Amino acid sequence: MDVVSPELNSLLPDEIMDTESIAMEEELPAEHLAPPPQSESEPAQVPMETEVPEIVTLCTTTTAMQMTTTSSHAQCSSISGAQLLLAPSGLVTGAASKTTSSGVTQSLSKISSVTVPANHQVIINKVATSPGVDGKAPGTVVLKPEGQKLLVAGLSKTGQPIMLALPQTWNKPATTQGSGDAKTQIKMLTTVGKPVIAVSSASQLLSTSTPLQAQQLKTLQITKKPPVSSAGPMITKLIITKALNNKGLTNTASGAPVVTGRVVTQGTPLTPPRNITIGETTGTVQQNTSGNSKVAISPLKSPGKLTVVSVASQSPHSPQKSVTLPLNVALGQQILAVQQSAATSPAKVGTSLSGAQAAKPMQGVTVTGMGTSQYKTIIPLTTQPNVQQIQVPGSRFHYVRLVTATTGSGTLHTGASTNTNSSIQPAKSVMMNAAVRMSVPIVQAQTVKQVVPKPLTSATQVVTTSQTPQRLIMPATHLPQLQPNLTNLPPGTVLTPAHGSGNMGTYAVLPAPYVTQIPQPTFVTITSSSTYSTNTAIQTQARLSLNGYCDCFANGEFCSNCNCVNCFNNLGHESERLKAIKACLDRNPVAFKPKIGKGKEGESDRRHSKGCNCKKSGCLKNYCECYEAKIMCSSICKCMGCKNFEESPERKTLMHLADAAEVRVQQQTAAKTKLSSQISDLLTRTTPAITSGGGKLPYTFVTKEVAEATCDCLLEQVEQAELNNQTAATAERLVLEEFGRCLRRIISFAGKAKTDCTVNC
DNA sequence: GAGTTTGAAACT
DNA sequence: CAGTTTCAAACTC
Repeated sequence: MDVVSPELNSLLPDEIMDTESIAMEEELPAEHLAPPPQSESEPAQVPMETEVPEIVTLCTTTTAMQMTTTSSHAQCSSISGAQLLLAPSGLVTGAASKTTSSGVTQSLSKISSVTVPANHQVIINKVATSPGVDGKAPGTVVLKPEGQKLLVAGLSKTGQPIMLALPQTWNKPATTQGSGDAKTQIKMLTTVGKPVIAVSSASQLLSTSTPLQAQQLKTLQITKKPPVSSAGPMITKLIITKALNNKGLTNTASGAPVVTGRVVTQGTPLTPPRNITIGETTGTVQQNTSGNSKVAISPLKSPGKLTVVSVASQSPHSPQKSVTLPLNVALGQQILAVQQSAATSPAKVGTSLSGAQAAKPMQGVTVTGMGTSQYKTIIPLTTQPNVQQIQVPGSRFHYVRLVTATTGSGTLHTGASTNTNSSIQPAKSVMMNAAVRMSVPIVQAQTVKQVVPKPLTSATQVVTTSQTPQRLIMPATHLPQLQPNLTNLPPGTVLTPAHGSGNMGTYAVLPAPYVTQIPQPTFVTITSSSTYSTNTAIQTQARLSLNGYCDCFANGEFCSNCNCVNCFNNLGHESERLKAIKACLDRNPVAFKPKIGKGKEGESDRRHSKGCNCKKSGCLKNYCECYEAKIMCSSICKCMGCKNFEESPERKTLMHLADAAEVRVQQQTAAKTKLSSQISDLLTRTTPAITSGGGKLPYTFVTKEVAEATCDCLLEQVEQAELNNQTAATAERLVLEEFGRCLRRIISFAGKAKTDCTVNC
């Protein structure tokens, strides 16, 4: 089953890595709020990390500032609960001092000049070296964050400066919840008539709005849009899964993690998406020490392929990100962000929100990335717990995972069902609600893969098979380093808490057709990755197909119908596969990037990223990757005796020959098409109109055999014309002449037959 | 289709 | 980083 309609797959870029996503440039409704971005510096631009749209809502208030605790998030590091503070410049000092962050005041005071953002858009550039107006975005202000303090300044239409600060210490435990607060809403109030700023890291709009807030609500969208990105439709792909153990869906009263987010409806009239922030707390674990999984998902050039890879990696010292990403509103996607806690720490989540929304069983985890904007957010829908959304920044693809519960213990989340057959129904409903475009029906997942990150003695990974023809593809992008906890959790993995009690939710990725590689009905028990590390035999086997020689692996795909022997590039060996991916990336960080990319200025548009190294082929055979890609060798090529350059006579000769061959093929095709049409036209004449001597012929003479013989004669003329290097017009004339001769012979034989028939009959 | 050639990637 | 090995695709017959 293809999970993506052909028209969507047609949108897949040829360049594997050149993914695009949509920046939320239009003003969003005031009620849509998103967590603020982090201010840590980003690594080098990775195509998959193209965009992280971030939305901040500004509104006009009076002079008061309020802080409202929306959820508890004790596990978060200093940034998981990072909040964005917006304040008019005139109130910066006083307002910031009212917050709990002294850094805000200090940071804000360092902004000396502010350019008026006429469109009220402020771009937070994490790597900007100097404040200034972005030439490509007039009216925007790019300010350099200091450390993790994110400062954005701008002027409102009324001339009132707007200051944004992202202090590092905003995630102080909330006083309203016992477990601490990582999502504190701060409402900045200004004087009447001045811009009102309301910022919430929890993507929530304060319900305690003052009357003045309602008067002048303005939305400020902070968008980080890389120059390479271009707008494009967000594509939603489906991941259908079935979770064996749905402890993550169990009730929250027993200590299971709960979803603490709430739905914030966006104001898009047609397909209003929801933005749900879900948090799970652990209370004590710092994320930057436990290793957050990062999932790189990238669409590949192959249509119909789904890329879902969970990998983890961050540098230990990298600041954590926790951002709820707005997706394309046009598709009505539901947006959720789940903040991941330490895998081993069950926790409860406290919230000040309404209980119906606050205490939701958690089904997914957020695998947030540190040190890079590349991460995946697996989103459990609060209304449909068996639907998860995976957000991939920088990707136009929006993954929706359908998880069916099979053996859920305890009380399932509302809408979920222990019945396997029925559990998928809510997912369908949600998909319809989410306006996910699909061209294929959703079938129930038959595969469940569960990975329990427990000690080896007690934990197993159970893999069953599925015939759902989804195709899982590994990342074609830079993958971060694997982390110890979630590193070895492959796509299609159902995560459960380390100790089985408070689980962090489960998520699963339904295998692609590759699961057919796993014998059915087979339950493959896989121990944790550490087991593989000691199993040299398996490792040796894994090398056979994960050594990078396999094109499937090199292209970031699972092996399918290739000739791999002892293939480990499948869902049955995801641990090894992920290790191999990591190894490849360690050797070559751009191993999964397309080799053909854009060249420098002044060079051709396309060039080989590394350059070829040909020695004998002269770069004029398909051995040469440049020639194979139909591009000329560039200055970075290290080839010897290269003839693949612009003025090369050999290359020109080859090009001419290739063109001639192509023309010849086209002519042959056209001739065959024309003949087929003519013959078909003749054959459709049921009654022979051919006459001999004025009388009707006794029966049809243009039989199938006659037609085939005629075609052979005509094709012979075409071949002769080609051999004689005659022009197409000449060939056509010869064909027509031959056709005339054939017709005369047919008529002649028909007349004879009539005469014979008259005599004999 | 078998054997050879070739160059990329892995390996040392 | 350079030389060698391994591998699979391209190519030839």
